[in-house]
Amino acid sequence: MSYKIGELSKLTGCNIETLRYYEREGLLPPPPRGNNGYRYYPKDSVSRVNFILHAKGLGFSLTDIAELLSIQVDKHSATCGDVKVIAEHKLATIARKIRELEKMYQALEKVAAACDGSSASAEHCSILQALASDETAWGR
Amino acid sequence: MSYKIGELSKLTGCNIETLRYYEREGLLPPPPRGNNGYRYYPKDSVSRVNFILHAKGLGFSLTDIAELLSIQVDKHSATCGDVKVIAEHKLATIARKIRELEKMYQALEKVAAACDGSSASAEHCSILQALASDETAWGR
DNA sequence: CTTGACTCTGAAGTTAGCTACAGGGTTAAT
DNA sequence: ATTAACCCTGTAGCTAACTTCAGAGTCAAG
Repeated sequence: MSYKIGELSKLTGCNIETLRYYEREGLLPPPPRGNNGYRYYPKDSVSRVNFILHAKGLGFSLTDIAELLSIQVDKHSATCGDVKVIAEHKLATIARKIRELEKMYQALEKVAAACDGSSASAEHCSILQALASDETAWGR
Repeated sequence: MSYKIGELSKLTGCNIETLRYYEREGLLPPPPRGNNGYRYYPKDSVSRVNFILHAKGLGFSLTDIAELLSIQVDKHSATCGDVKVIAEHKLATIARKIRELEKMYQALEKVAAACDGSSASAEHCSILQALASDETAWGR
């Protein structure tokens, strides 16, 4: 079984034109074509497209995403060391993003808390001030 | 003390033109001007700019960021409820991003591990396959 | 007091990432 | 066998987020 482009589009929420664009950009492997010239996508294309969409929302560029998707280890790979270098670099990037989001989360939580119950609070508070009161704040 | 635009640019790594652009777009409040017309930024502009740059790297649009920065609680605010609604919505977005990054991290860790020591491993592994073996994977 | 590095505004140009045609063939249900 | 809903390619257009440029004023070291 396989999906036509419109089906893949509906399953992923990704526009048809965008799917063809991703193929041109090398993010989606060119799927097999029928005699009619139609693209027939294997089922696992759904996860691949979803991965692309999620990664985009996390601030990765299409180039980054192509690199993430290119990371593969198999028994025939002669470039195991290279793969490991790339993977570890990406791991560090992801870890940094997680830490930054956690800082943002805590700061925003603090702002929201200032809003709670005690609206009599005389505190003036913004996400930036909440971050500033943290020794791990952004910038100086 | 205050910074001229070139100093702020160097301290943050943000291009001068981009700083003026952020001002036009309402992300940076218009700083006080000297008699010469120069912008003189207060010291805390550095954290504000850094916040913008970091948030951008985490997949927030400039519009999102403006909204994040607009979230403020103070004793004179008549819109405490509104602030709370926006803040909680952003908190949910951030929490979702953290979860997605953690999934990506674990999947990529798995790929990197397949590379370790036992290069005799017959496993073929990519970040997508590592995600697929997880019940919380992206897509189906 | 000049010269090189800085700043200003306003407008035009660029890049990434889509998105929308135009013009034509295919499929499937009535 | 018609017709609405698909699919194809190629090209052009769009938005967000910068970036560059032209033309002119300002500052600071020697």
